[in-house]
Amino acid sequence: MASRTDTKTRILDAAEKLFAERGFSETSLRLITSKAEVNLASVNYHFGSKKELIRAVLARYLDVFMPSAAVEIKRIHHAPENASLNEIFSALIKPLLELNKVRNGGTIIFLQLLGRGYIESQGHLRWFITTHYGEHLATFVQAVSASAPHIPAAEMFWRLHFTLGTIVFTMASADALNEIATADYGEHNNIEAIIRKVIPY
Amino acid sequence: MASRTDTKTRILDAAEKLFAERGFSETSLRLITSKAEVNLASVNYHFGSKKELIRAVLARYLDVFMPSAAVEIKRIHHAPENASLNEIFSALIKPLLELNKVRNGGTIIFLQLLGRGYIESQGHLRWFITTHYGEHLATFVQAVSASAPHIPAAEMFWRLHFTLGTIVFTMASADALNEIATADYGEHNNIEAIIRKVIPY
DNA sequence: GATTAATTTAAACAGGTGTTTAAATTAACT
DNA sequence: AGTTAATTTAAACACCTGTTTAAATTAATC
Repeated sequence: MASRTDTKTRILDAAEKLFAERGFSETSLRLITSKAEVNLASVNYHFGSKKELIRAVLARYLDVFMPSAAVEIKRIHHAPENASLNEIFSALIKPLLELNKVRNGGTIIFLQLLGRGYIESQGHLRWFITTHYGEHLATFVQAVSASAPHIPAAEMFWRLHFTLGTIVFTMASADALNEIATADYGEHNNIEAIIRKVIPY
Repeated sequence: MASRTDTKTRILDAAEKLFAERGFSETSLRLITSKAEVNLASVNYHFGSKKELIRAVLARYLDVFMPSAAVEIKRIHHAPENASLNEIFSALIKPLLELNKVRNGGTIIFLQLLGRGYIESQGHLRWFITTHYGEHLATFVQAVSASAPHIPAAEMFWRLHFTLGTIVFTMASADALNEIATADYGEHNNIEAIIRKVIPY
């Protein structure tokens, strides 16, 4: 049993790192298994297919983030009856940073993975998220629409998209960013600083 | 000679459409040539390789956009000696919209292509752009840094990245967007409205 | 019209992809 | 210890990728 979960997590650890920095379809199973030092066929043995591996990689984070985010949103939504959009998004920071306990740099990896999934619009991912975490997503959507009932749905839709897109894009392109940024100034990626820098939008 | 340029533009037209909506590496030459109704080998005959085809697709727009953008920036930069960042970005709108004359929906296609190139960080594209349009890029960078000399370079770097990232991301994911948006409200993509909506940032 | 050059075509190439198979190995259980 | 189940392994599968080749076709030139 020790070896079973061992190779399984070895695959997940190697896969999430490569998925985050190169995207899903740009990452081959052979690259994953060689980095994880496991046999190629073990991916299909433990996960069934590459798509299911992708979902398993995201599930490790979503299982932690989604319930925690829902709790935070319900909390601020109950106390001040109508929370501002800013408060809602700020409430997501804590659950996001908690992902660093799951793994070193877990927050940024999770956001990068989300960005990749957002860009490489694979239908199976959206389906997976909405069917498995739809309940928690609903509380978020509800809080947002309640926070500003005077703003037309279309306008709110675009704002949400820009906000989410900016965050997720920034994270997804973080690697290419650092490549340029290190030439400009020596500072490395201060994750929390980045997040707090984007929130004001 | 009629057939030569004909198949060449047939390939370019089919390629740019597919590249914009599925990304570069997700679009196979076989898909391009079948949509263009030309032979598979004609891509390598006319362009040499897939990478050179990608560059040729972007060059059709960059050759129009870059000089026009440089002219606009120089114009506002000369009259009011130090233009604001807002003015600089607003100056790019006209050159962007002029791309619609090149092709129907040319503006959004160009931005989508830029976004794809930004995300699929292929080194050859950055090299191609900086070596072929470095002169025009320099005037843009110069105008931006002159517009706000009090802002530290690092801060400016992040702001530029967020701005560019948001625009480019929005365009790159425009297809996935419309898929969701049409369910919410019937309106279609009003390109100029979208651009003007992002500029304020 | 004959000759040369430019283009198109079908076929094959070499390499990479996810997935499957069946045998070998390891672990678990009675 | 013996037997069954779980896992690992190497090899092959079928398919897709960009690219090349050499022959067939079309266009241009003398």
